[in-house]
Amino acid sequence: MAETAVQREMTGSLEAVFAPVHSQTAFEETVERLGTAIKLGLLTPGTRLPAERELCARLGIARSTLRQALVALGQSGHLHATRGRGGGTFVADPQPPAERPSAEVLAGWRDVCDSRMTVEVGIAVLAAERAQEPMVDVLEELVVAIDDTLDDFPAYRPIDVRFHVGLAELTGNPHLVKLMTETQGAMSNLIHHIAHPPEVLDNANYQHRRLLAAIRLHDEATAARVMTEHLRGTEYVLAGLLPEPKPSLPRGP
Amino acid sequence: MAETAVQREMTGSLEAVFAPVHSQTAFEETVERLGTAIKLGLLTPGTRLPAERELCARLGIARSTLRQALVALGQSGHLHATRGRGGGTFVADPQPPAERPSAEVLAGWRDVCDSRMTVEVGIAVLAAERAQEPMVDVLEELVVAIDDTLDDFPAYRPIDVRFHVGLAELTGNPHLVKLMTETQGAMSNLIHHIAHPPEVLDNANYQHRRLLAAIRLHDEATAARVMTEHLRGTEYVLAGLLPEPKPSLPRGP
DNA sequence: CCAGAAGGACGGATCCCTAGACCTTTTCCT
DNA sequence: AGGAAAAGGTCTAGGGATCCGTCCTTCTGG
Repeated sequence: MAETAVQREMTGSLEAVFAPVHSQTAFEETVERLGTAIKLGLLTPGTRLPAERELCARLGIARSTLRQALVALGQSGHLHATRGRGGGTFVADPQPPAERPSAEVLAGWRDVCDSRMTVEVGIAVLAAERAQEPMVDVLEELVVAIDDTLDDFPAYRPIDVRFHVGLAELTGNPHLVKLMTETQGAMSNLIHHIAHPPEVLDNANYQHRRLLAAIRLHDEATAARVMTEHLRGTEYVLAGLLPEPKPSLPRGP
Repeated sequence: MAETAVQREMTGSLEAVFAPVHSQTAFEETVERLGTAIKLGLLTPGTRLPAERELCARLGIARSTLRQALVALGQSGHLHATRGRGGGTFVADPQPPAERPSAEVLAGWRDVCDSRMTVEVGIAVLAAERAQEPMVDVLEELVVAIDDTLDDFPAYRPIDVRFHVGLAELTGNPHLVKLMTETQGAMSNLIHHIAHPPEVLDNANYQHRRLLAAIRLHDEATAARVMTEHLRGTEYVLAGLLPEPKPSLPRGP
């Protein structure tokens, strides 16, 4: 009797166990890591990357593999290299326009939003639990900086990303920082292609302030609520602009 | 001035961008996927795996690669194969004893707990938001089943895992199910090596019930709070039994 | 003006993975 | 009883990614 429930429950998650395994090559992962950092603005346009011989050592890959990745990012216009002493590989300035979201990304935008909701809410709670004043102050400065960019989304977005990644840094956990970075990367294609009127950004930044206030008070419940509200804003906009991809799966109210 | 804050904030997360890239081979990922599913009890002892020729197709890898993984899991005692018609590859019964956590795992146990806290709290909130009655009923049955295993941790743990994975399934998001499974897998080595007196398990299951009650009411705040409390129990036990690994990083109260 | 520091290019060795054919064992069905 | 079928076990040839080392080319700072 109880056994049947256990058995029934099992069947669902087993499909995931036997799902296709997509082993990412070193080349692919490098392109993705550097590409994401650039697109998110973590690597500012004009920045010089470490020299190839040093970078491949840091990444733990062969120089030829690294070069493949750099060439790929060069051809897509995100990097450019200059030869000779004093040269190097630089983040292109200006950056190429964001590519249109692929069909797959578009089809899975709800799942991406769900993942973001999970990660960001979880991190907000943890950050509220253990945030320390000085580090919150740094985020406060970011919020102030954002105030000057409300009518210029390309300027707004990188600081917004840094705010959210900084939130993860409040937890003191490198793994969570990485998770947040990946999450932001997954969102970026979508976010770049929706409208961002100043009033919306202003409200979003207001929520940033409320979030920091809750975190300062170690008020985890409020932090979670504000973050939920904050992200829901994006979801509503996306829901209005994008088609509903999965009418099959039932969802709550 | 604002620019300085932006710049300062950047330096931290940039180290992660240039961190070593560890491309997992298909063989490694297969061993990990199947091994985790077995260790978590998602694949019950005695279960027969799909035939090699079918399984490698499902996993999208060559048969020889799959065999490498199966042989490895066979040598570690998690699988055993019988030849001939009606034969196959079976999950060993009984399973070999859980391996002792490696030094690295032990050193990073706090980070693992943090990740779990983030993922589980985030998922609990999302589940509370959109859970549907019938699916919650299934989890309720699991809780009832757990009541019979409070004095037998090897029996308790697999159902507990299924409860937590089932929570992720409430969100209707396959990606979150995968994330939860990986999270449980990361915890399993640690969890198997701490004491689990019946009173503790009884209390844990009481928290399961309270969690489901909150989810039924779509009470996200309570769900988050109960889940935090639930996981903190494990952390306290671990903190008492394991050495403090990172005195360098400051942490909140 | 030259030494040094950077990107750019090449070739061989190695490892992982794929694809397919074939062998061996066992059992079910006729 | 015997053969077909279904399963794991073995082998080989080949391709592709990666690594390592070496050398070339282009600049610039001293």
